[in-house]
Amino acid sequence: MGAMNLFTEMRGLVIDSLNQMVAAGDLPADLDFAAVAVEPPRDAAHGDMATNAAMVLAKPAGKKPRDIAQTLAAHLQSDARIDSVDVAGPGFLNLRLSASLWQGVVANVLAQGTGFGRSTMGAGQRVNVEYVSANPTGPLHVGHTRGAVFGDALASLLDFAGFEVTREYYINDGGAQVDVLARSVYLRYLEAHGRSVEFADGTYPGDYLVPVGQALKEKVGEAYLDQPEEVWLVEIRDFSTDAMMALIRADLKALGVEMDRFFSEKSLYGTGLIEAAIETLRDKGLIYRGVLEPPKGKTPEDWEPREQTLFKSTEHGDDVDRPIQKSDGAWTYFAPDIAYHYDKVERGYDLLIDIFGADHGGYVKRMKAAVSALSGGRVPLDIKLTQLVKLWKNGEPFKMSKRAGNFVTLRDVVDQVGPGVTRFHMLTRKNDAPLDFDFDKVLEQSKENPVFYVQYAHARVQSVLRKAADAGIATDDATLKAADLSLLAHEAEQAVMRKLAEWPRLVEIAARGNEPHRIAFYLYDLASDFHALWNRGNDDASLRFLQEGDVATSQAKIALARAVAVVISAGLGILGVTPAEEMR
RNA sequence: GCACCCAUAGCUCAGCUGGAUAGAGUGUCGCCCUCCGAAGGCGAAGGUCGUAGGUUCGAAUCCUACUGGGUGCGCCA
Repeated sequence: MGAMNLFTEMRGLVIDSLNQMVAAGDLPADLDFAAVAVEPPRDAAHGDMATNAAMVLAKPAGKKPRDIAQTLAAHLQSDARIDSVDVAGPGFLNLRLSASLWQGVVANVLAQGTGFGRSTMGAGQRVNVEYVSANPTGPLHVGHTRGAVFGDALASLLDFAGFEVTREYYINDGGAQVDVLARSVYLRYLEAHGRSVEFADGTYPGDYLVPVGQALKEKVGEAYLDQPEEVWLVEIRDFSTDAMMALIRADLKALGVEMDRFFSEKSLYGTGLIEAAIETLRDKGLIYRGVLEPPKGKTPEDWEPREQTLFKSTEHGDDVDRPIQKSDGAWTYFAPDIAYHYDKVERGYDLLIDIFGADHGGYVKRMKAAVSALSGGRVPLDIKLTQLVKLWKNGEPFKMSKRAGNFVTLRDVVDQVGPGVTRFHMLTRKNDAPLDFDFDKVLEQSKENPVFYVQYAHARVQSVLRKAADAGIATDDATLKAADLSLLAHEAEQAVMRKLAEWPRLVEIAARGNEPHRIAFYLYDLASDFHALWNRGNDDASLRFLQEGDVATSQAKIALARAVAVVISAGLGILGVTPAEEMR
């Protein structure tokens, strides 16, 4: 069957040839071939694949690039998989592969199904992806939605690339904001008892707390009426955060996100875990008492120098040391975060990934410093920031929400356009680029809408399969795989096969950079090539997938279409989007 | 003041951890189709990749300095 990834297979051939050249004395021994790459050429006219081997080896080998290229070309030429080799430009080798190799890709896809393209690059490595981690004080809004989609797709991508992935949500239920939540719910509780209340600044006025107040009334009756805060705060806080987490879990479920683990900040308190994490840092000489300088150019009005317990994060790349205890001795928010990440390190992950909103960018260096210090540099932490989402509707900015008051919720979005459209569109930009989300455009049925265009390609394949079944043609994968794929000789068909062959390579590139948006762009390109082939069928009937009276040719062409659908399904699966059977 | 992110076609954006003549959609212009193989097709024009240096055989990509935009900057999370 051969390697799944044609590019790595061809790179292997190039390396073998280079080794033969070493053995023959054409190249010096002990050359490092790491920089040798086999890639798709920018221009298809150059061939199927190109290698830079001659250029990167010229200097270390002390030879001219074109001389190396000529000898290497002769070696490659003798391999049956290579149709032709030519030397171009400063020393590129352009390879043209035999048609059977591309046709084999189709058979490969059909044999492996949506497992085609799975990589082993992450084999044996455990990665923890932490995302969303919204405060448990209300429903998720659009910003959270982007983080949720990005984190979830990234987790799936890493899984596809062979990593063992944990999806995790850190619940900030230990800070002052959950006290505010409790007081807000208390007001709704009073309201449920017919009292008239006012929502002062520093409370959460959103309607979503009305049912929580009602539920609290049903649970405790009149017990908290006219009682001081000391009586009810702790209990209402627990009750309310539980209610909010139930709400958030339901929001995530509506989007199709399912976490492996929810980690409570509160669970760190009173257990010695924070103290243990800080002690670990203290043992490394990274904890001290000191006074921070005020930030230059932006001195707070009420600045007073105060002695605090500080983490020497500057020793691990941060700009200033960071306080872990307030002047009254209580932990800052950073301390439990350190403990939480310490816990992740102790759980033995090989790689940690955090997804933050862009407004938390200032937090990146200190978090990386903490993980670097806690793990002794063993565990890398990659932090991805998701930029703002700007909503549009009817051609103008949209920011109203029925339930939450001043922000648009995840539910507002998912209820209107569906989880699939939401997820795909959220990945049509790099994570660190701002994103426009237009409620009208994401539902538009045209080429300029990537969601539609990709789904349409999949639906067209399904349509072909249905029609083939009507015509009595067998289209199960086992039959298609055995079809005579040498009948797929047309350039437009070859183009689709070449694109399919890029899938395993693209998965690794996307996984290496933690960049799931590349999947979305690839799917658009693949769909585009498929649509182009389909359109050719309008003018040239011999390019249609169903050839009346010619079962063998039909099955070969259907095999290609089916392979496209399989790869689209695999890609959409990573993005968390269900492929469409038809476009109605 | 400092740190981080960003700057690519008129517009919205890709650009595969340094490769060849920098791509797509949209818009503009020209031709074709009005067919359920349907929600258009083909082609053209359009770029000093923010500016100026540097590293390299080779830079949109890496380094430095600027310009312009966003985010953040002790006892909020």
